[in-house]
Amino acid sequence: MLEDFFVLDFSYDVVDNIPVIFIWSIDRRGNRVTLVEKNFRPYFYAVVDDREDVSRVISEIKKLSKPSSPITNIEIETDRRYFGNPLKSLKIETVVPAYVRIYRDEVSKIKGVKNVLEADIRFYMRYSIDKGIKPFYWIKADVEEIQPKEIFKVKSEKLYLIKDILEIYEAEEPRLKTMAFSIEVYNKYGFPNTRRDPIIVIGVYTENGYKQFISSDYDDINVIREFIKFVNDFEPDIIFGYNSNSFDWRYLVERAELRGIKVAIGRKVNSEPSQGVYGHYSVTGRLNVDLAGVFCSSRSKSLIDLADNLGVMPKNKREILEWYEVPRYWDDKSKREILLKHNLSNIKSIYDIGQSNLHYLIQLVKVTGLPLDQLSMASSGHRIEWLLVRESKKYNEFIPNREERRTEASDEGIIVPPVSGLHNNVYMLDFSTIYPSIILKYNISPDTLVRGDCSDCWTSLNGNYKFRKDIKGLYQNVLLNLSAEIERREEIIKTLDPEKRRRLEEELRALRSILNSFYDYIRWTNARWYVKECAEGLFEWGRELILQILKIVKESGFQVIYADTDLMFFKGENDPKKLEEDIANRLSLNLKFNKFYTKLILLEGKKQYAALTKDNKVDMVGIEDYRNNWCDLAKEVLQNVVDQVLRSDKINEAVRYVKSVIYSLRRGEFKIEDLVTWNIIDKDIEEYKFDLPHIVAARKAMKSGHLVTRGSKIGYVIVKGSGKLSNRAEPYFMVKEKSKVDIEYYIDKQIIPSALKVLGLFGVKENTFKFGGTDVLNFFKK
DNA sequence: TATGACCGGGG
DNA sequence: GTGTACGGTCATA
Repeated sequence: MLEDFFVLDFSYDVVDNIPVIFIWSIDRRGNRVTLVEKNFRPYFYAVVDDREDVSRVISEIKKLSKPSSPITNIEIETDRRYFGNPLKSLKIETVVPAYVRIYRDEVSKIKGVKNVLEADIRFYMRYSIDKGIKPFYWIKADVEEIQPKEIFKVKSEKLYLIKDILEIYEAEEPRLKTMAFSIEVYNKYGFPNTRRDPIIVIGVYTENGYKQFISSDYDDINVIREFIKFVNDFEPDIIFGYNSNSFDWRYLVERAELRGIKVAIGRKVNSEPSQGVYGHYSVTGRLNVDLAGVFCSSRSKSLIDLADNLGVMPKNKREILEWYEVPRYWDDKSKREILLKHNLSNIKSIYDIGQSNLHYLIQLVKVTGLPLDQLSMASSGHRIEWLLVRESKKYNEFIPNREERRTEASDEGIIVPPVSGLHNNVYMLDFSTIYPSIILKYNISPDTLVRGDCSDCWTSLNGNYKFRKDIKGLYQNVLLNLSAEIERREEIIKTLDPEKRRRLEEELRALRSILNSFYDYIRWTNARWYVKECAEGLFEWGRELILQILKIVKESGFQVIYADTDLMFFKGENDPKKLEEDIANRLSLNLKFNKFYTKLILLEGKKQYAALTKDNKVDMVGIEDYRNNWCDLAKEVLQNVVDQVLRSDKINEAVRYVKSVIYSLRRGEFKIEDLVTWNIIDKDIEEYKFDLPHIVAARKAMKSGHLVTRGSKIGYVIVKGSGKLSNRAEPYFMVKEKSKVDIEYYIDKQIIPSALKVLGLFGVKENTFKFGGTDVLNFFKK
């Protein structure tokens, strides 16, 4: 019978030595159903040297065949290309996906085999690519209902065997059931350890509001059971979390295991969340989305900051508990209400962030073809790579292997070095939008690159880089498709009332983010399609264009205070609209000044700045990275110094603030928890050869009978005394008197350096804080 | 100067 | 699961 299905996700199992692909779907009536494909087989390619006797290579490959997964077919292929060049290859098919790796290694050792390709594409992705099925698309298929066998047992009502796929099309998606969750853990001895610390609350948030499962004091077995039951009853398609891939799921599964229960929440009977690619957890048949991966892929952000930035939940409207207050608010039953409010703030903001970005995520999935759970953890480079994988299929291009390439140190980038210091009324120009047009104009692509002579090529100024004119490159095709999708939506959006625009705006945001991060892919050295000349050519042309823009900006009376390959800052009193027009007229470039900052602190390094937006929000870039191994107080000092300089403009006030922090420390007015440094014990403790501070602290904790295991995260403070610093590290919870803490260490090594990161730009010196010097005042007299 | 170990955010 | 992120900084040789 013919039916339509909306595709959510794929997975596979090996049943009776045969691979079976599951397509987790929703039918036209909104039922969750599962499609089963039994006729697809794994394969890979061996590239054969032209001078070799192919039949000999084939017979040698045949000899490798093993009964547990025989080599079922070998075909000679001559029309497939590798970086644009035709290659002779053998397509080698087997039965069990895991044997692809085994055969790949053996085949690559055969004489005459130059290379082995496409052996590292996950089986169900291979299926989805070959059949052209993308998640969040609809398929029309000829299917036959089958009864669930033991191994096929799924919780959905119906199971269909695929006989034929007739059509794959885009249409309105069914209503997706979404849910957010977050767990709270009793963390009396620092970062929670699954062997010791119970889960005390699990909060879930859905369209029906919230529910909290609360432990009976210190036993979490029923909390976990109630959560499992809730998920199975609610049957979410999407589960949102925040850092759930690195914390919540692992903690839940491990706690459950300790108590002998399974977190069986997948759509397949008895399936637990399990770790998959890109460090994500997969829940069979459901899309597990870690929003931290979506919004903070390179720079980490707290949920509080993210929700505030996205306008989902302002900081002052939420309940905030510091991590060390959690056990106190649990032990004291009269305070538990506040702990629950804290959890509610978390799950509500996770849910709202997810909901308000659902179409953004759906669009990213539709473009890249990555299932949502994987997409949420994949970097922008990986997203583009999967788009290319699908696109290359259309052109008979091989998917290149992943290769480890060392990033070469380069002086690439800086065009105008940063004029460090404080600036007023600054425009920012994001150059990421100029690169797609350069790639298109010069047809830059791995398959159009010409290394020798070329009579009909786009050639860079210095003649180093040449790209063919006669064919359309892979990249050009991809970018043209993306641009067309963008333009189509831009046309429609004009005709809609504001409230109906939201969905299209989200889709546009997704499409533009892919388009504008394409240049980042080209220079990503570990990319499958990385070609040095493409990266260098692009940035040579880019640099040329940026220099032209720079010239116009300067001629228009603006001062450029920083420019590199990604962005430019400039300031001045003249009319920016006029400048936009000038650039448009003279360079045929439609550039928008993305941001206007009323205040900008520019540091000396590459892409390091803090700025105040028109609506009085602080943007910090490249500065927070400094927080590795810094205590909370040092981070807070940096944040406050930036805030004061930006908002009040008065360096002296920021200096006074830092001094007040130092005085408070010396007077003993501080919390030990604010001075804690955190480190993970990644090895068995005996394996450490050196006395690193966190290892010494861990040994002390163990000696006092505290649980420390591989993977534990140790929080320590430095106490007074003599000798090596590491020997003065103590687990923070073992330091009972504040007077024991070596305050001068924190002042010298954490607070002052943190403050000087920014204040140093204004002539403030270490001595200013140490001896109350007057060099700041002198600086301003100049 | 190169190499390897470690970090984030979650509590 | 045809697997094990990323991009950066710091310590040590």
